[in-house]
Amino acid sequence: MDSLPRVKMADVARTAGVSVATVSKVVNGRYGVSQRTLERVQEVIADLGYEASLGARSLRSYRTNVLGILVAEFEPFSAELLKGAGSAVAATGYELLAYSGGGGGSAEVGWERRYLSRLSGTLIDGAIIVTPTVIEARPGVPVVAVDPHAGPTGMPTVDSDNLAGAVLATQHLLDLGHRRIAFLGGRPDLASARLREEGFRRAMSAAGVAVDETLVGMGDYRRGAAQEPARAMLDRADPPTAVFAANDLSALAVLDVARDLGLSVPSELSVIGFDNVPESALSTPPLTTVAQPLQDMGAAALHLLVDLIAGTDVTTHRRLPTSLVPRASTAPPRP
Amino acid sequence: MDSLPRVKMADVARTAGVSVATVSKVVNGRYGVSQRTLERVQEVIADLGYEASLGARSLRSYRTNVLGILVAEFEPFSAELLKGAGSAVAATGYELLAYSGGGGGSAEVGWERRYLSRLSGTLIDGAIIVTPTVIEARPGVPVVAVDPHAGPTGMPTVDSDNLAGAVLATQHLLDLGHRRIAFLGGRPDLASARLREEGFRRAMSAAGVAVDETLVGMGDYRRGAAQEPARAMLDRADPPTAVFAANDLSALAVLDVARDLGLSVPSELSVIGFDNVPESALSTPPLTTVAQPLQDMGAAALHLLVDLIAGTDVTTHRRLPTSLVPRASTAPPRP
DNA sequence: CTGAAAGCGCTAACAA
DNA sequence: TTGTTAGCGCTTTCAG
Repeated sequence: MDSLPRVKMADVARTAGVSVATVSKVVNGRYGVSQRTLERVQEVIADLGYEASLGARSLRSYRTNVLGILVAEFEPFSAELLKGAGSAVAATGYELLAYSGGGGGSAEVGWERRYLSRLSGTLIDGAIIVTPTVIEARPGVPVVAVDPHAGPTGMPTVDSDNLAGAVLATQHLLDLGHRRIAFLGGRPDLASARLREEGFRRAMSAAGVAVDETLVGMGDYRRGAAQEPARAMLDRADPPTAVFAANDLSALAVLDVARDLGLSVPSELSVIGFDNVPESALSTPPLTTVAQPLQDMGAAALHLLVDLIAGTDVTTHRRLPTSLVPRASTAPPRP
Repeated sequence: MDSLPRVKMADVARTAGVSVATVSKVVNGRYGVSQRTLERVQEVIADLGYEASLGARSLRSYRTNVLGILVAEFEPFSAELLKGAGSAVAATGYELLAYSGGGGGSAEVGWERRYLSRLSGTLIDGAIIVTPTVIEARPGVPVVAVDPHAGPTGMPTVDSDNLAGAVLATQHLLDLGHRRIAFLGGRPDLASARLREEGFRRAMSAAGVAVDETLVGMGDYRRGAAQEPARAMLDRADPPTAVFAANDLSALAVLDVARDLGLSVPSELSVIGFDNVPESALSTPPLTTVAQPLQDMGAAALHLLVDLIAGTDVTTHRRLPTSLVPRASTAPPRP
């Protein structure tokens, strides 16, 4: 594992018997190099396996051909977006750089601003920021936000129809015959969480079913944190017959708690989630959920960003549809 | 979307009335700054929202506290590894940068070397390379390979027990009563593909069942490319009763072809895959497969890399166990 | 057509 | 304790 020093442009220049300036021209396809020199230099580059350093290059040129996708953490949700962005980037000629801090417990507020300053101005020509909570007024580069927690602001945004999706989920439970339905929400400061709760209330009200406020809990979209409110709503004398959790991770937490309490899903309790991350299909029983087209959203964000950089698009907001994915965690309530 | 120029160290210095050197010292926590100056500068940094540019910093300092994970493409397999590496990085104090070119159709050979030279020497302190085909003799930074196609070389490596896994898969089919079993392999130049084929042959031979060589096909691990060989083995007078595909994507291709041919899975044809990517659980029917602990592998690679950089570990190879995941695509053959 | 020279934003000696 | 001064590897005028 001797880490030999990298081949740098000066090495190529010396070997080829030219100046670094000439090598740079060859590398960047600039005019003003004779055919002979061109070939000679290209040969040396191939021989030595030279590749320009992204860091050094970007310091000077302000155009790197690399797009960034900034996430707080590589979890199922952002991984799906990444797959979508990754397949979309192929045709564009850009390369993709995904960046994340440790995340985990220490996901400090403001990570998006920090990462952006770290990378923008150098390194990347534009960025996709996933679920930012703090929206930067004027970033250094073109930026597209995916599912921003503060809701659409001035910044170009891609999200899905949270409201309609929540109605879909609630309607599904109502259609099955449930009336005593709990809602396990996310943090009220997040736009998507608010919209999902609103969808729940609208659908209930449209069906003429009153919402029992003691059955409305609050998680924070994380599996661990959702356990406690889930337990509070299930471990009581008059438990609900169904729970609509505001995202899949919370729904999985409900499944955990139900198992713990000896409640059988779906015969004694129906559970529905939101997101349709792959993990939702792997639970026991597989989770009924509302799909956000995560990969499409990633691809849409990437295309929007590319257009933004090229200046060919002024679209400021793309909203993709949500849809019901019935699986095995919901059923009619016991008679 | 006015992209205001980034705040740079010089701006901070000017505003605070000190030199850039002093700001640098504050940012990097060096000694030799008075309490007063320290506080003043930190205040300005907070006010202006300054964050050092990764590119510029790494150009000088050769220590960035960023680890790279290089993939040809963000697909299900690498996405799982990324999740694992992402959760493992939290405790280490490093940040994670995942890099991929367009990938897609134009996944040229040698991408790993190109990406590595692009990022190493600057930007990253070490790298995890996912399924590299060409192993670099002496990279510029510490490197760990995950599931290298050439098999363990001198480079520290993380992989799973492909041989045992393939035996498991084949045994599963044999146990169900299958005797006419096809094998849809990967490219023979890839170590994992070779090992999976060998496991298949060993299990068959141990059971005293002869391998019909006309039922051994060759894909390349991609869904599209596996369709043709799959069709060739199924669309004939004496088709197999079961297929062992060397990875999940190929197995999904077999499912595609079977549906196309009107073959019902698993009643008329059993199919088993390898990898246990999330997508394998989402197919119809859900795919029986052999699990590689993908997230654990990502985490193991990350820890190995951190130890390598710290010089506290000389482990050169971590092999994780594989296990059978029975789902609905396999069943006893029709009598 | 080619090369010398001046930076890009930052860190690290070294002086003051 | 502070500032001055060289660069890191590369791109880009601008002379030759």
